[in-house]
Amino acid sequence: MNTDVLLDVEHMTGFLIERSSKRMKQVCQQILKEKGFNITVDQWVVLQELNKNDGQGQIALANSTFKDAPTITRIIDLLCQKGYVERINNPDDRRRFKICLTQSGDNLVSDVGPHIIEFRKKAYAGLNQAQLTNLKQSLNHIFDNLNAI
Amino acid sequence: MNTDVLLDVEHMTGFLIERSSKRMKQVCQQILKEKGFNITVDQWVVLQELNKNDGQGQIALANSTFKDAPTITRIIDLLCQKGYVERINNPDDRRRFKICLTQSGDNLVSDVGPHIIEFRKKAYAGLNQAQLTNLKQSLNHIFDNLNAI
DNA sequence: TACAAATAATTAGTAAAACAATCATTACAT
DNA sequence: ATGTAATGATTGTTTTACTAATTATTTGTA
Repeated sequence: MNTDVLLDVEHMTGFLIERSSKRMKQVCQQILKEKGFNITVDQWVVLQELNKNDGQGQIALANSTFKDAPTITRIIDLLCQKGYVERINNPDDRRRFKICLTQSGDNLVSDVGPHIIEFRKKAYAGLNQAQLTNLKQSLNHIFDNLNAI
Repeated sequence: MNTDVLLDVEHMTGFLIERSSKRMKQVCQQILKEKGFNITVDQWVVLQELNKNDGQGQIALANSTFKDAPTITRIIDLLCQKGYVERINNPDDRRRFKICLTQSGDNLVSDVGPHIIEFRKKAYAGLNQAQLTNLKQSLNHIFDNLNAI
């Protein structure tokens, strides 16, 4: 691994990861807005996770969405205001809430879902299964490296 | 491309891109803090770009760092406060500033640089040149797809 | 039982990102 | 030459990220 690589390819790689990540969020947000959905991409990620696994506590939700606790608190606040989610008291542990989709939230997930599927199709168009697998593996490899630092 | 793929691999891919991007920034920020540098990762990105090409206007700087104009305005404000950068009036076009590294900023880039190289080595350890090239290509492919939406 | 440690969630402060709107200056078009 | 459009930068607002500190509750231990 020579210096050229460090200054060229690898330098770009970090930039390219962040750039694609940002652009995905930008375009996805644009689609949500165009289709008339009054949520952010990060709020969508939380709703989608609740749709897969309803009634999680906030820390579990934070872990599964890779956000931290204060961020989840605020996203839940906003989703509660919008009526898509509610905090249910947990009698077994009064420190903890169960975060649950409301009927309205459940309907929203059903309405938004197809647009997200469509978005993903366009985003990954032209990449074959092997390329997607390699991409995933490399990203996971980098992630694991980082966690070991 | 079947539905399973859309719900599994491709779904994860977007998440994995964002997760690696966030983790890179987190770890890099931690290193900057540990080493006693009083700047954020985003401020570092701007300093590094100025080091490569000093005296750019803010819009050029925004494009080369993939940030928008208001964000650059605020980052430059902070870097000016810290004395690492200055806004030089451009007599040819009084709308425009030349953003220049100060001596202090130049020294900072020299001091931080080696730590960033070291960080990148660790982040990409175990990936060979072909894997890095594939990663780059896939990320660029996705980015291009997104720009066509 | 009582006290300390751990856990779940919240709050506060700063930084960054997105978007829209605004202001000053410059370029262009009649 | 004047008016309009385009450009560079700033400001305002909302959301998210990170850190640190705080509160309430539960767990573990002496």
